[in-house]
Amino acid sequence: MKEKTLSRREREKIRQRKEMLAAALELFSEKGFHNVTMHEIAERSEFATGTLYKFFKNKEALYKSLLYEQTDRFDKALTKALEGPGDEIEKLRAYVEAKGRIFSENISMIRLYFAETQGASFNILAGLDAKLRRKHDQILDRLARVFEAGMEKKIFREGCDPFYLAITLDSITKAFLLLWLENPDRHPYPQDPDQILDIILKGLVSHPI
Amino acid sequence: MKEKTLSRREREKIRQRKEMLAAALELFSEKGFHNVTMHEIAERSEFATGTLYKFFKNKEALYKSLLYEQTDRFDKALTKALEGPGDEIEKLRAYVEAKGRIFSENISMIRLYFAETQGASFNILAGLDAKLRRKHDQILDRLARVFEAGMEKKIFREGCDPFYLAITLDSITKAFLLLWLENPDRHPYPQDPDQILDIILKGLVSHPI
DNA sequence: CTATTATATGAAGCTTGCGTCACTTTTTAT
DNA sequence: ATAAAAAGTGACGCAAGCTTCATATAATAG
Repeated sequence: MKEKTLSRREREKIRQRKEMLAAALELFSEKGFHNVTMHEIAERSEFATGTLYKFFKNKEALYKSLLYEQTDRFDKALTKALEGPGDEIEKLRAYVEAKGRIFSENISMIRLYFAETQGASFNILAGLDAKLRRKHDQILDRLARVFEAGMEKKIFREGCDPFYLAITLDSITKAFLLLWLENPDRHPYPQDPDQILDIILKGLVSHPI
Repeated sequence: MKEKTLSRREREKIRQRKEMLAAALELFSEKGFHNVTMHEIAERSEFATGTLYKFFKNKEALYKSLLYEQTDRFDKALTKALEGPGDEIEKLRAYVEAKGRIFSENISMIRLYFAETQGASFNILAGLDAKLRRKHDQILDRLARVFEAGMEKKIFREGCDPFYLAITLDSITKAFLLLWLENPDRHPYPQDPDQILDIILKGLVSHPI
């Protein structure tokens, strides 16, 4: 798959690029696109501003690269969780668990990812939004199909739109992650996925009408 | 409550201020804080830039005023819904319904409100976030108390943290509103609040274990 | 070791946009 | 009607920050 015949120089460049993106990730996730200067990214990554421009056409391109590469990793991990073994409930558990695990390991990415995949970002860069959104929509579709399959197998009751259930689970997990981000001690992301899943799996009303 | 003895001039000033804020709201909600210039706001509101500065100390102050005044309205309306008559399920219905109605009437506010009350905004302005968040937290607390009361009355089953249920309902309604914002025809915000509420009220599993 | 090429640098140029202020217009008071 | 005060204007000063490029440094080849 990957070329193994990389020169010393080429490997070095990849490493440098990574360091630049790492510094940028930290800064962007702390302060957002507009409140970070190229000079800051240069300083934190210990390069000169000019060097940044050898790797990225401009600030926008740097931000795009960062976002594409990071979201790709997350989207792949979430998709994989939904395609794992087990029945539909197991798949949902895997999804909730994977989401918690991935983001816990990449805290600084949480805000950036959610800002761009949800509506709150104001099209910082034209077109970016749409592209990332499309990928996120694929995950929502996959999630919806899990709910659908569960209904066909009579694991889940009918009557809810599978897509809306997907939106729901997506937004709940997001809410829990943001809560955890704000106050990790008081509101940890649940170790047990069922703490989240039960909210939609078990009904809240004691005596269904 | 309100002074009725306002001079022609004073009333005129209030009207002008409103027009400035209205223009700013449109622009900010379209493009976000950083992508809107004072010149644009001046143009759209048909004043000179200098005049804006007679009303607001600077761009930041303008944005703050806008946000405070708008969120105040929404927070009051949501609180009122939760304090209305009826049992706990009725209160939740009122909340879901009010949220849909208010935002439908103020589309351009949706993004701005959610961007600031949820974590996705990157502290555009220091301190603003915290102040708005605190007010939003009060709504979450109120919502949590409704769930709690419902449990005490045995309307709801025990076993879920009321606060987390509040977070859940808040995030689901938000998700539906954003969905509707993106594609009003395909995904209208439900007329019937139960379409949203049933997701957490009725369990999804057909045969509870 | 020297020449050549590739890479890194950061000071400076240039653009953008915030906020000011000298001036004009309107309103109010006499 | 006239003067004084208040309000409105928009061109411009100035600062911030993106990007460039002449120069310095390092790597590679001969």
